Amino acid sequence: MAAPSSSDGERQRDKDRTRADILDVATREFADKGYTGARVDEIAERTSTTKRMIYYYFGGKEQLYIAVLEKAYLAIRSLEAELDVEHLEPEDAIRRLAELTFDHHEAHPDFIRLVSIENIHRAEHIARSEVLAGLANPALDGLAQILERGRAAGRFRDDVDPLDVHIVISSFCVFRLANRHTFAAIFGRDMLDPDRREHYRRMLGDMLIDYLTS
Amino acid sequence: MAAPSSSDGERQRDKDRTRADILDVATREFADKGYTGARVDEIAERTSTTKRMIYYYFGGKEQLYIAVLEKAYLAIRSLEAELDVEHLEPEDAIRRLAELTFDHHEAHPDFIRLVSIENIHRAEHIARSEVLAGLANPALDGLAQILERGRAAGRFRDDVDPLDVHIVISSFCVFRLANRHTFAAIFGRDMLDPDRREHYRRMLGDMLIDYLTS
DNA sequence: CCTAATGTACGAACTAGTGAGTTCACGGTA
DNA sequence: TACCGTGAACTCACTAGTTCGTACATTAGG
Repeated sequence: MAAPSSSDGERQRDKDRTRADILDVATREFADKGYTGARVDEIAERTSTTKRMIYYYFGGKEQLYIAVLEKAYLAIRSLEAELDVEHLEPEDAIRRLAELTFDHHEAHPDFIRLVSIENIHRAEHIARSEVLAGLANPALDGLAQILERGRAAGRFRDDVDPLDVHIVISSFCVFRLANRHTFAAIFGRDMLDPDRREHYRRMLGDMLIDYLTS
Repeated sequence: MAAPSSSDGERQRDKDRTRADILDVATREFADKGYTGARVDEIAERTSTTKRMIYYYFGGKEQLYIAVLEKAYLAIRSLEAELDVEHLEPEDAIRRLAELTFDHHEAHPDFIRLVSIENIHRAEHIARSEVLAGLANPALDGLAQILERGRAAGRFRDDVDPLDVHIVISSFCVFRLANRHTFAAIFGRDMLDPDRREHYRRMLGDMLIDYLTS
């Protein structure tokens, strides 16, 4: 069903498999070394195929990088889309949303690195991608509803919009990963230390609730 | 007093001036393109001297980059050292500290970019720098005192340490600059829009106080 | 005139990208 | 069923252009 030409899963010539293989290796290489630091030859070598195939399927280094970005962003978006907090009290819903971001970022350091790298390049590649340029965030609608319910119940302040809350959540969760190394080098504390994980996870939720209900 | 060999300011051969010139140009180039993306020839060209001098004074690309990092970090540290909040109420002192960081980061986007870049490289260059490896943060001591005063007065919660507060402040202020481009590309909002600046500045202070006094 | 400082030209290694040819699966056809 | 044409998938070797770093010559200043 899935495979185009029946048989088993070890075909020698398999368009989808080759593309996916390249994309996987490229994701790691770009996240590891940055766009400029990544080497096409290096990607090719770690692939089960050759450099020529990268150009055959993706066109070039930049298009490959954009494909990597697209896959990474679409993955997190589909995960957010599964968020279901309508049955929760506004406070709990906010906490759940924050924890989802907290957990996801911690589980996907490569995504965070790609975002950092893309910001160094002033998001020029995202702008060049048709699929990413205007990609809406499904979690944002859910967040808007939560805030609305909280406000309606007279429990949440009314001068905060969904994007502001998103900034607070993201900034905390992203910083913990993105700036982990300089922070550890300067302050000697590993923000990803498992012993402090719960502290930070609860701290973010507390902070949001304290602010929203003040 | 300042100039080592009296005379006027336009000597042909001036060790300090040449070094400072190179360092300035290099800071912009590295912050702009990243370590791997930066080009030694490009730096040399924008300097009033030649590439040979870069190698003569700094030794190589990496050492030049480390020198850039050292200068950038020392600059912010000396600024933090000027912070004087002992005469303020704990709440106001926290706000003042947060606003200092908020303002400084906004005024020094190159520093934020260098930090992002250095994190992509897992802080390996900071680790290699003797001056940066164990650089203490003077603002942290001040922050510890503020928290202590707040706790003593029974107004601040007691399960937060100075570094935690620093993380909250930094994450918000850094995110606003570091992730400005992908955020704008995806959500269509410029976090540096002057019209929203005061909102965010106050929001950070409110958030900290609400959390600390909850 | 001696040394620190500076300019010029060059080279070895690397790097993205390509030209040209090969293999394989498959459907039509004699 | 044996053969063949076809195009997609793939391999290999190569090139044009960079990029860091340096050997060597030169100049300014004390």
